[in-house]
Amino acid sequence: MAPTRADTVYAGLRRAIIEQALAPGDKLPEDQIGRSFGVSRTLVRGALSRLQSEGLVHIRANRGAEVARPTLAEATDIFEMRRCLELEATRRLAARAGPDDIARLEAHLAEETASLGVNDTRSIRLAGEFHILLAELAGNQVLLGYVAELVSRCSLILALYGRPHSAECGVREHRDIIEALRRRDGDAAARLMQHHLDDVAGRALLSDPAARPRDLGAILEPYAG
Amino acid sequence: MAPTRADTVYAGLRRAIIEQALAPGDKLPEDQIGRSFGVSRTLVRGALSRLQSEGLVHIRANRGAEVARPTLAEATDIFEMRRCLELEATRRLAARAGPDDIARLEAHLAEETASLGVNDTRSIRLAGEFHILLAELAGNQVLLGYVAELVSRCSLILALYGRPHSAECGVREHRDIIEALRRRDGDAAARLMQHHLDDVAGRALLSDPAARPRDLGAILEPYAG
DNA sequence: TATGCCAATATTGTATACAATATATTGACG
DNA sequence: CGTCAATATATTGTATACAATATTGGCATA
Repeated sequence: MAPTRADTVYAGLRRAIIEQALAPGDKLPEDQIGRSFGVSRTLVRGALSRLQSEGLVHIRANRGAEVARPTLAEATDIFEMRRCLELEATRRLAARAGPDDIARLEAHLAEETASLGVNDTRSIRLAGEFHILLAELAGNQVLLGYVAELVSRCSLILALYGRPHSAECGVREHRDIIEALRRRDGDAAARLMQHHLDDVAGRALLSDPAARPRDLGAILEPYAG
Repeated sequence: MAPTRADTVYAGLRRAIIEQALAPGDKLPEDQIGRSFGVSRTLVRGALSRLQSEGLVHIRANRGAEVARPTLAEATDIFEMRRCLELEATRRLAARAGPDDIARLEAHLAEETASLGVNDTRSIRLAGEFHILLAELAGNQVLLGYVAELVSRCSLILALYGRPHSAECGVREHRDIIEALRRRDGDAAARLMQHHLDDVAGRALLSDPAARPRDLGAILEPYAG
């Protein structure tokens, strides 16, 4: 089941958005993206359409696609649902976590720690992926899909309204959550997760969305592989 | 913002699946569907791709699309999440429901009641839409989207594993839920909703998935408008 | 009759062409 | 100097063409 070229475009754009190489509001012209990835507009359209259904891209008829710019109301809804679903995941996992689950979480935490001052982009990505891993271990595929989607959309919101990233803050809290899960203490884990998510949401404070011109080709170059 | 023709195809296929005119496993060849709707394969592909991302259609590379056939494990996950999210919606609505909300629910209930022996397809659709309306009134767009998706996917599951529909059963329970919401009694409403959903899930019992040949053109004809 | 291989057919994967719509530019006029 | 209209350009909307892959049917062989 080799990933098709359409998947490559989809995944590349998705990463570029999540890692904030592409900022909310950036235009995404089909032919330009097609040139970057070496595919035709047909495939680009498909990728953009998928991204729209995940809420990462906004498409207006006859006016093209751009990286989604969630309103404050949408941002609120997204954070609310993220909290709801991640608490569900945390409780489920607390009720079923085995030693191998804990081991996977700790391995991930080690990666997070290792990347801390070294590679900022990687830090940001790993911090998000911790939450996705947790949802995966909770054992419900649908829950996993929704959490993954909401975590992605939160990157957008932080890019729009958040302070510049200080990725470090999360790691300690992640460790505490793992500890509670190891003790199978669902209430404690849920409480810690709730505080952690409130922290993240709290960083959603207005900063000026400085609009500088952007060279799409250069931005996408590292994602086109 | 006139709905484009791609949307027409998407919506038509979606309805055909949800109303069980198209059964799980039915093949969905692009050119045939294109002929039914009077559009090219390009637009059909887009629609199928969107339906896949909602879990209603399954696409395999070079082998085409078919109506999704959720496994029993997937069905379990879907029902679990549906319960989780609908309970959330019910509690939220109980905390905020105003007279106009109640009025809209009751208007819907009246439609459900009116269609009871008259039009089976319509009955099934309205029963599902009650849950979607409730989620809409809960006031979170993301929650609404997820509930709508899960309700759709449950139609698939009932088509696969469920007994033949007896739509009537739901209406009484819907009325009780509205009553609890009117009293702003969140606990009672959530409890009633939980029982109601357990009923629905309980109908997911094995029946033989009789595979008869199906005339795709005839099935789609009423949806192609 | 059963089985495996090869051609024939059908279906999807992708690019490109042309039409329709939106955006930008230019120039005239107040 | 600013505003509006007309045109030119760019971008999306859709269909079609051709290539690549899967499926089907027939034929030879055991």
